[in-house]
Amino acid sequence: MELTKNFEPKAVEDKWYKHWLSQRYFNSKPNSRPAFTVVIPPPNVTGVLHMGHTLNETVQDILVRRARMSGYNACWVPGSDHASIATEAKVVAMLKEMGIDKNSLSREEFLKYAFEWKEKYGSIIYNQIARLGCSVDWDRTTFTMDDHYYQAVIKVFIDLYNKGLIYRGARMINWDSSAKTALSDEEVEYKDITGKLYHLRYKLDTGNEEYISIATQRPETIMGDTAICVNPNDERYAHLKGAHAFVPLINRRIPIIFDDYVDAAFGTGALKVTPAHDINDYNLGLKHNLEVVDTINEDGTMSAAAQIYVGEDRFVARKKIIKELLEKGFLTKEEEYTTRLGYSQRTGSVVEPRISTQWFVKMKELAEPALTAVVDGEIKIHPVDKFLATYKYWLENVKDWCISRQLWWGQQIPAWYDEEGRMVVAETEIEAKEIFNIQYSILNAQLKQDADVLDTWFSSWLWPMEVFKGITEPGNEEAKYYYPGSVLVTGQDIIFFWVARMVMAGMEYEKQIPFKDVYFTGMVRDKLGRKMSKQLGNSPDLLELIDKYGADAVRFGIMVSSPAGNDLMFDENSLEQGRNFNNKIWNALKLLKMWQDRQSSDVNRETSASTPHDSLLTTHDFAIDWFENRLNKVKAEVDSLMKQFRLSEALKTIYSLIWDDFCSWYLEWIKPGFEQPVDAGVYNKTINYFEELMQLLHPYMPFVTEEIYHLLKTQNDDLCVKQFASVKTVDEEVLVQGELLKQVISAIRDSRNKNQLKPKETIKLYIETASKESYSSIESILSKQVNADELSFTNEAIANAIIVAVEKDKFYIKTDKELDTATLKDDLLKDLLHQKEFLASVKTKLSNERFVQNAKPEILAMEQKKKADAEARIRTIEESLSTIS
RNA sequence: GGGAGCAUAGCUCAGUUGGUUUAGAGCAUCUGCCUUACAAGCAGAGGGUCCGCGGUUCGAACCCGUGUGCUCCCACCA
Repeated sequence: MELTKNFEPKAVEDKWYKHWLSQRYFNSKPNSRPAFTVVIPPPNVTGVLHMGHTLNETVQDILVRRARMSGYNACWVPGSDHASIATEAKVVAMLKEMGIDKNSLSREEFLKYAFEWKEKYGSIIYNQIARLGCSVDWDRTTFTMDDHYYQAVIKVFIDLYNKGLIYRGARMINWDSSAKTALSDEEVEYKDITGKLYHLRYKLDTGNEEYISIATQRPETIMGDTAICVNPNDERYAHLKGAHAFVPLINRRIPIIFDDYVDAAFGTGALKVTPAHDINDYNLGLKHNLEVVDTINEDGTMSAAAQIYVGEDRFVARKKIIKELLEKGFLTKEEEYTTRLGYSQRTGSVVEPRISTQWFVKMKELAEPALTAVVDGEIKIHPVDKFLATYKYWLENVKDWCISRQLWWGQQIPAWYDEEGRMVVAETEIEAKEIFNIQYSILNAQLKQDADVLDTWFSSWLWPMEVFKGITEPGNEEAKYYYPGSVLVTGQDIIFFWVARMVMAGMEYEKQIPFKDVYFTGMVRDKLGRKMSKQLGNSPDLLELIDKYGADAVRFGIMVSSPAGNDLMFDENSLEQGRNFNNKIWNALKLLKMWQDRQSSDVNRETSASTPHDSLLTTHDFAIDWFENRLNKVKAEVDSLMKQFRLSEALKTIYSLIWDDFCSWYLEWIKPGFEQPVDAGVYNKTINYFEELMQLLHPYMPFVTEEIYHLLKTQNDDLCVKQFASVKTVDEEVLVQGELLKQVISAIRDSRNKNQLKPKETIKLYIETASKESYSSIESILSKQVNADELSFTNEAIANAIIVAVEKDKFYIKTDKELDTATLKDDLLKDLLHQKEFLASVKTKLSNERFVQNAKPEILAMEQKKKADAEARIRTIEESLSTIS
């Protein structure tokens, strides 16, 4: 069989993904095996997957595949999120480009466009998930606006309303004037900006030319001023009790009020109070019973109530007002000022505090069980130290959740109003009428449904339940079997939006936690540490990366440098490393195939009898024994790392096992001479090891491993579902001997290098050791690996040889080449100095009485051994030095 | 303003209850190799005041205090 020079991922990926799907390996149905349930954090249908998703999906696939190979009935549910505001904003923008104004469309017409959008981007996302190799159960694909899901959301709304946990009220909310909707507190992102603080003087109503100065960042809101507030203890203003002032430009007469809230030291010590446009002012207004004048429309333009600049955008109006205030002598001072401004997470526009009637969820009651579940450790957070405090703090200080959005894309609020504004909550219009009849004795009332939809997160919080129809068909078989989920993998940025709320919903509706473990991945940044963003153009395209490096390499690259919860500096370099790893494995396969071919041709020629079978096996006994133990040791290590969710470390461990232990050491140790056949027993063992290595790596790199598994020999199963064998016990002594062997080989090779011996030049090796027998099983490997054509033991120093000391043994290298004795001597002297310093430090420790008294016995014994070893080593070096002239 | 996390080789990070640590890995660097699986490779090597200071301890990268520098979260100071 002819194998390509390098591993070629493309065809392989396609072939195996199709095969896995056709075998329905990823499909799950409840059965007698334990369930391993993972629900994907549904990506928004606003666009394509970015590197953050890639990391997330990869982590989930690793966990799910490993569970599937470890006796679990693994079920990974894929899906997507309708992402109300973000998607609606994109659809509106798309329509605008097509020359269509959203307002010219009916709700139904608009939703048709939105669903088209969802189909398009949803399928792009699903395709990306598939290309990455994710083993999701496609039959279970769920969208947060699917019919049953829609029903679930409505059902929960009505239920919480009936329980008194949802209410409607006029509050100061965060207003996104570009999307024209309310936002929850969590959807507001604050950024530091440098703005200006304007000092304005308001004329006092005293009949004289007296003024009071205030400081503001928002001069365009003065038309909404309904008071000026000063601190009651501020002597500067004490005389103004009961006084009034006039708002500049519009001359509204407003009172001077007194409240502790005002900081006398800030600005001028006087605050203009604009209850309609500032949350603090709003609270002051409530307290002092002030009028509320709303001067800004829902689209961010000045309203009729502003009297001037009506219809102009608030930021345009600001500039004009400043100019006018200056011209008319009201603006007395401008200063630079840094402040924090809120921006809409979804549209990026400046958030406007605004009073409006919205729907809210009371959070205190729901938060309590969610807090307990995590604090008591029923749900385990990884890494715990980093996020437990954050989670706790938020839940302990949780505020009511504004859930209504003035949009069309989402679940429409099931509240119905009659012409007089009377309201009932019901699933359908018919039910609403019935309730109206009961409550108000009105038959067949004319009802209108609330125009608003619900916050996206009000649907996502039901995700772990409703993907199994746990809300719409409570207690169904699947929900009982798959809920609670095993592990949730998500970004730390949505701990409040999503994670905490899923726990709340789970505790409320299933009386059970939604998942046992939460694994937080860090944020993916570029290699300069910047966030990935469209503006910077530093976010690579996933499919391009897969085309360039292969899906396995992408998965490797993103996992290899990705510790849990820490940000990951994404660098294509590591994908290259992944691609190289693919090749390394591929080439090991080629080597084995070569051996196989040679073997079969030998068998054909019936010359295998001439192979000194027994002696070969003895020669390779040690290599086989060693690798078998090494393999089992690493399998146990990987097990333990996976249990602790240390996925990156587990990958590195497997990588090193394959590259270093298997390829660099083991394969070289058993490699037959030039054009020699390999022993059949050794060959078969090696194939088995290779298989096990592929199995171990499979969750991380599914395609290359499945391909190689099938190329190694004819298989009647697939690696994808091959169950892990239990880990065998490890003979540590063999491993120790293996380490010694490696150490000796490296030391001699180093010495060869330093003495500029060419790889092809052979040496004669003499070993001076107290335990010859420990070399009997490894001497043939040793001589081959250091290219010695002769190996023998000696009891005395060999003259004119290079001397290498490892532990207590000495190795003499004889060569025809002229030796650079000066360098040899130098190296030995350096080593001697080092050993002496070390010995001194150990001696100091051992002569410390308190150390000897307090240290644990095994520590003490170790120090004694260190001392003995160092002393022996020093003797060896000194003897060696004496042989060099 | 409040809170959390981080600081270890040029870079990205490991380092598990303080003692097999004379602090490891990968990448990068340097040296030598076109050795017939692999130059996307092989064989080696160099590289660190474990952020500064103080303390606890027989013993500190690890525990405590403090300073500095980053990062993130929360919060209504015009």
